[in-house]
Amino acid sequence: MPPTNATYHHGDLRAACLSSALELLEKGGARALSLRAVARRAGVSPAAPYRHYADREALVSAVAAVGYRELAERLAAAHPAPSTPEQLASVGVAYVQFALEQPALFRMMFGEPCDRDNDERVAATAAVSLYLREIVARCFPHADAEALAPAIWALVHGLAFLHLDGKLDAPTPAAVADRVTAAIHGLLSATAGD
Amino acid sequence: MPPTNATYHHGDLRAACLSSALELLEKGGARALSLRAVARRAGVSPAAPYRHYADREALVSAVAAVGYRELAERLAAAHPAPSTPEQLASVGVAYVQFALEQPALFRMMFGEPCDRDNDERVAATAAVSLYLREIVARCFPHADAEALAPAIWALVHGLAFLHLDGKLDAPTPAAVADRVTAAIHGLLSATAGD
DNA sequence: TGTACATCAGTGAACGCGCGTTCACTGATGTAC
DNA sequence: TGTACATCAGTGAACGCGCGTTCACTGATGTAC
Repeated sequence: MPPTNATYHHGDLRAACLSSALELLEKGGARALSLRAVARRAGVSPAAPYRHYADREALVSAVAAVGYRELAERLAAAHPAPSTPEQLASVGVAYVQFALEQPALFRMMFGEPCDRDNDERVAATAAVSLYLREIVARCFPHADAEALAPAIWALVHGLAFLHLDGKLDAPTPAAVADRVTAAIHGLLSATAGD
Repeated sequence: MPPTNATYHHGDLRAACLSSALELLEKGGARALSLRAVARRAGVSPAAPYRHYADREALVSAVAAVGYRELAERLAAAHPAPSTPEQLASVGVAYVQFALEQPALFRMMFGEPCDRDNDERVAATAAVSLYLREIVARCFPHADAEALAPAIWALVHGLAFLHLDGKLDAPTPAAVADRVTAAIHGLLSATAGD
């Protein structure tokens, strides 16, 4: 079913809505993400998206789920199976870079209240959480991963938000990477010897 | 100048707008914070707030600045001059509690792009940042506070956001406090011996 | 102490806007016979 | 292979809404003389 271009039927409006939404988000922030704007950008009437999304909230949740999946891919791409603090730090850098490259998406995923009833979204969150716990357990086999994983997640998550808001004064992406690496190593070096 | 109640002139509409805004924020989230709603809640015509705020953005920045000041007070109240990791952790707990008690305000302060040109807001942020650096330097005199302070801020900030989003599964405020304390101690205990 | 007047903080009506959502509809698609 | 028909994904007009902001205005306040 490739899009047949000049047809009455769109072909894959569901997916087109999603990518339009992501574009709008990065161009104009959360405020720019309206169902009407999505329809407009997909070249379709205002009512068309309602064939695929029950309401605005449903679209937002779908967008957030895409974000979680993208984030998971980025982390895996940074290092498929980190087992040293250095490798863990590189995953942390990837996390922060994702936030800086897609700020509006990241804020939408974490910066506003989310719909707990959306299964897709809940599952995507859980996947990220699980992944982090796994790699922490691999990097620090002697530590209590149950306790350490959330702490490391929080550290990286906090670095992402603070850099996003310009609170940590790192002007270039490279500087951000240095700062993130330093922060992770600084707090972890001792734990590694544990 | 106490409010003279049934007057044409309000008395202190500027402050009334601020507190109305804070109430709206906690009741209905960022979406509920409109100039018109603020005017309504202050019992005043839609145009009245424009005497005190140039536009919506100006009000939002003022609200955020109030948030920063409140946060600073909360941290100071937790411990006026922490000098041990335990005391530092209690400040961290206060930070997270502030976020959980005023979620919409916290998200507004950190969860959406902010106006860098608002002096009041910039100053308030800088104050929080400076305060954190000070107490980190006091708790870890032998460590490089320049490097450690941002890391600790990020850790606490990340804990706040993740708990806010229910990603860390701590059902009660007490459980949150325990988790936060454990996370901070877990990552810091080694640094303390440094 | 009393009065004229400038200043200032409000009013309330109006503007144009974009939004979410519903509705009866229509054109394309594909399936049953 | 051809045709009738059900299904489905769109259309486009309309609804009511709340918003930010402007405008000419008016009533209260306080100051100069």
